[in-house]
Amino acid sequence: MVEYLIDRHSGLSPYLQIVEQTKRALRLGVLLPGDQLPTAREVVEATAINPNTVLKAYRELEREGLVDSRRGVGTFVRRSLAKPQTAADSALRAELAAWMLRAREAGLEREDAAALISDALDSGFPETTTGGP
Amino acid sequence: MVEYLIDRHSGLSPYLQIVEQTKRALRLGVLLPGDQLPTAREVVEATAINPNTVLKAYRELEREGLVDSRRGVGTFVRRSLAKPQTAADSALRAELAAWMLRAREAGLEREDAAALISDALDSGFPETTTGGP
Amino acid sequence: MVEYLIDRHSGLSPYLQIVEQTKRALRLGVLLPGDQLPTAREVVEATAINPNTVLKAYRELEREGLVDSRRGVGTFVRRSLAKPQTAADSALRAELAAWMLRAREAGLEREDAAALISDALDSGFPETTTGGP
Amino acid sequence: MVEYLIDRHSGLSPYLQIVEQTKRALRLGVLLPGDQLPTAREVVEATAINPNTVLKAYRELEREGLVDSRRGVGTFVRRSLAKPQTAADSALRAELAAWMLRAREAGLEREDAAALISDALDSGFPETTTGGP
DNA sequence: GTGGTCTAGACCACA
DNA sequence: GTGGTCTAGACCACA
Repeated sequence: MVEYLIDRHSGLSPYLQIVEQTKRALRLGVLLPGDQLPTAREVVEATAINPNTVLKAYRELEREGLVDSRRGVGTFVRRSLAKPQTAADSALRAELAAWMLRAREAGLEREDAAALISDALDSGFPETTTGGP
Repeated sequence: MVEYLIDRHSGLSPYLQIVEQTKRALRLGVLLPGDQLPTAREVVEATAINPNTVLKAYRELEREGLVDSRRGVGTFVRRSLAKPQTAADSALRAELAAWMLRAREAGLEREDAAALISDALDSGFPETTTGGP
Repeated sequence: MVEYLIDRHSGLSPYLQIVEQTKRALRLGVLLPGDQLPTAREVVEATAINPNTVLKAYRELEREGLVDSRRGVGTFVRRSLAKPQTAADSALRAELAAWMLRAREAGLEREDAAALISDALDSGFPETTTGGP
Repeated sequence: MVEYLIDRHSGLSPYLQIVEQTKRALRLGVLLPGDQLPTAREVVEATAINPNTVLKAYRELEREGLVDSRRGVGTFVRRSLAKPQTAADSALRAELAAWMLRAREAGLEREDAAALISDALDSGFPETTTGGP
């Protein structure tokens, strides 16, 4: 079962945090087709946010075709975003974990590592310009 | 000179994007003490956001002691956040760049790589629970 | 409930006056954890300043970790700054009140007393030079 | 000779800080009729503010009849604001100094003392409401 | 209903 | 010219 962690000071709205965390779980294969997302009630109890906020996030995921909401039943994963190369035992994952260790041993803090990573990500995977209206 | 890239669809408010990008440049050593940030006017020309939004970001950075605003003169970096281990020619950077290459060759997209990275970052550098002081 | 008094001729910006008065109430134990600050609307009605100005002050207090803003709910004190020695029935308070009386009886005006006090405060609690980090 | 201390983060504009500090010196008898204020050039060298800012402060003091500016000569105190009761060897001063000591020994910090003082000052010398337009 | 962000524009302080 | 503050008003996120 996924567990959402809402950071009220991150600057990202709670509903977007739920969307992001769900997509991340889909990409990592933590959530697979048929899996049930936590009910709004469960999320409310775990995170102290408003049920409407959860429902808004689920609606957005449904809009993108990632989940299916069945009234009175629950919300279920419709399709996976996982790729075999990102499996839990993949080499890419192991290498990243090792890098984190080295970064930590070198005395970096989370924010330092995050800065390096963002920079490398932007170089390695340039964002496609979204372009005008 | 730093150049800000504002993504209006990221869910992060423009002023926070400026704050984040500035901090990242400070951590990467791209901005060093004494360097001048672009004036509000320059940012406005480059990004089409409102000058007040830029000033709000700069005020926030000043509040954190990272920059100094001098009326009629400009806004200047007060202290660096760079660490020698994150220098442009550091091993940690080179390793990350290599990882990005392998990820790309393995057929991952930016979002896949980002998901793996977020996961690894959270494992390698667990977020300190905020909670009160 | 705290009541803000805005002096438009003090030279201090309204939002800083709200910040200062709130901190003072926190130090005096007038505001305690869990207490709600007046809503922007209430402050507007009482002081005739703009709601955005109030929100700016509250944001600043939140940034310092002193209050928590919850959308649609209100803004609440997060931690106290009160010390037992400054309680309403403390000796230190009583002595100050007595001093004010004597000053007044000696024919001093508010500004005279304020000048003596600033001078004594600077001698008794030298300001720490700010300087770098 | 008076020495101005400009705090760029106090929220009070530099020219008002000069005005305030000058008046305080006049009330404390540190500046007496005939005394010369530092020249703009001297203040600039000591505080790194713009000469125009100093001149604006001196103009304001002149407007209030406290000093006289003589072109090419300097700015001189015209009348004192000191009262015998606030002399350096007055009982009121000694009592305040003793209070500061006790506050400090009780473990208060400058900001705590300042909060107590502001509160006592407001009770002892209620501000006269300035009233409408 | 309550707070958060942004914009446009005004006015001021400072250099 | 550059930054700082404020206002009025719009629109959104959340409860």
